Amino acid sequence: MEKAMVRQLVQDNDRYNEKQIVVNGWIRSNRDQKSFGFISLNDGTHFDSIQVVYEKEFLSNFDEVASLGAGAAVTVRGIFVQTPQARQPFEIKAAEIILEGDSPKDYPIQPKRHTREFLRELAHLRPRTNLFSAVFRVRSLLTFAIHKFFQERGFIYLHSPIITANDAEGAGELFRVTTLDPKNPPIAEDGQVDYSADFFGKKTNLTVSGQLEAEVFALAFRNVYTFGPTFRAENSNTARHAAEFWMIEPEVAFADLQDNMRLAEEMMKFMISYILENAAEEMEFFNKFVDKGLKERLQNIVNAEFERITYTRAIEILKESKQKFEYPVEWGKDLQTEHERYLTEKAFNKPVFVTDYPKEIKAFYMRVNDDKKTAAAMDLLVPGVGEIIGGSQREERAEVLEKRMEEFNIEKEALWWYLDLRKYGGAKHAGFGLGFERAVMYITGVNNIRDVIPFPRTVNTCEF
RNA sequence: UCCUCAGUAGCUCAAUGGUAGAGCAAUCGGCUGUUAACCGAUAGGCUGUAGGUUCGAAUCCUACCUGGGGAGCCA
Repeated sequence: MEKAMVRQLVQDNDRYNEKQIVVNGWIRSNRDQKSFGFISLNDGTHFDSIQVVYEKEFLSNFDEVASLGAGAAVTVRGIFVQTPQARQPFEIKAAEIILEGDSPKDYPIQPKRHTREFLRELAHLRPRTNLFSAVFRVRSLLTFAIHKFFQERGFIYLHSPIITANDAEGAGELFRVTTLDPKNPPIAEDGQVDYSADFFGKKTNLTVSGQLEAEVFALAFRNVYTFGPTFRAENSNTARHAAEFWMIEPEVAFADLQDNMRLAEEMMKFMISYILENAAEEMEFFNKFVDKGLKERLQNIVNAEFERITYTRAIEILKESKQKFEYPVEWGKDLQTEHERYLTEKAFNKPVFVTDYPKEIKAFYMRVNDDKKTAAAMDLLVPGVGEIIGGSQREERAEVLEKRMEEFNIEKEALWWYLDLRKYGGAKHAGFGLGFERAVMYITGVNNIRDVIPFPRTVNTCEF
């Protein structure tokens, strides 16, 4: 007798036809009648559940089985049969059903629609629902797709540090990492906490970006990427911010902003294609219940050219739009969410790269353009999610970089190694950061970041 | 952090100043192919918390708590 997973039964159902098999799983629903009943059994290996038919005639514990509710774990032995005339493609005619673990009647997941807010409070049970089963399978596949994309192109995967002393990046509020006693920290002569007595002998925090370290590796391996957790202690309360999230940060030596955008576009298209191909059931589900038109939209994106406009052109488009914006449109000011949404959703209705922002509103490491007014930055905006990628060509000229650091009040001493990259064999290079969760949101149509992270961490929330 | 909306049965929602209700889930019963099964019955409530207004508050007012949406910050 063969133990089978539903995934195998789906992929290879001819081989199993009329064979006796054993499956394990959890009951999604149980519909019993006088002398027979049906169980929808999900074993976690496949999005769809499998139907188990049981009859009083063949089951000694029929009454027990008939009384089982949603959530119970069972082992089923029986014959696998194809049922092409029925609504389900195949089913198992049970010869034996063994209860592995009962699920009492207060099991909160019912065979009905639940709100995402309710399920968020049940992060330990929500993976057993259709929606989250689909989301987290896609999340896993997308992780693989990203590695596949970069590995096939010879990129080196670099584990940038999670604990860092680097607080000069200006990418947000930091989570302090310390072993000092918060009630009784050592005090230095100046009356401040003496971090030289801390574990690392200096102030340390969780990383907000692996970019600076990625630059180090890019100037040794040429093509590299990081893919790991990132932490921001911002008091952000939105559907697209979390305190702990994952980021992909490719960095390429001898590349300019154009190369950077080409890579970003290629990567996005690869990710989307991979999921459309390898998560057909899940994408069908999202298309039907989460975001009608999702599949068509994604398919169009794979085939379309991403729009590329400069910041200056974006300002012109916004001004010409005659649209009423809450925030004024003016060259020199950063684009607001409403502006970005207009550009990607109304003006072009597809992903849009916006490049060459005024250098004052962008980070110190972004390369200053020849006009001396703008920096070689690029943001990728996508409909529904907004900014999904932020990147730039890096400033490789030591003297320009140092001047920029002075303007931004950044301690040069702490980043001596970063400056060394320009001193020894400096080369032009470029890279970007992709918010992994935002990519999952974009591809699944799920519009809250808390629903694409297994156990989301946000302000005031760290249950589970 | 700011703006805004909402907290009523396990879940999703009604009840707009005058006796708190439905569907689903649960429990019991019926049903020989169901598939968000169906049909009948039963049970289920200090209306987020604390004050206040009123003869009377789920409903009006104040504060707090929790959650949603939007904004800022960003990925």
